[in-house]
Amino acid sequence: MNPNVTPFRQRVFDACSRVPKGQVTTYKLLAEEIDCGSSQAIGQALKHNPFAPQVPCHRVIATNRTLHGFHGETSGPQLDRKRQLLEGEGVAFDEQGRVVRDCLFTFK
DNA sequence: GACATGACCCGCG
DNA sequence: CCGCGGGCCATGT
Repeated sequence: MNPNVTPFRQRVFDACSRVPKGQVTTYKLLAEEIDCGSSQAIGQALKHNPFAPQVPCHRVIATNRTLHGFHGETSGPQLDRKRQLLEGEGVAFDEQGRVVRDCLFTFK
């Protein structure tokens, strides 16, 4: 099977692409934008991410502003790489490893 | 069509 | 502060 892209996923990737460089959004905000009551479904789509690295899925973080996962790994070298990527785009992190609010993009 | 999984979130004790 | 349970949605087997 090869249902890499479903209408739902397409919305997710589209919204993800809207996130400007240097800013990040959360699963929940993304969910609200595409009218989805579950942020978990968002993670599913991004995890598959057939459009990577075209789609900046690394700009999507958890609601508590923590990097929850990347490339299918909830922790490990991949997750560390995600942080480096964001830093390279101008996203700042605090002592607790969370993204600063100023970098948060709320789909305005 | 039912069952199981997941890069989630929130409220409670 | 930490752990547990429930809810929610899309996907794949």
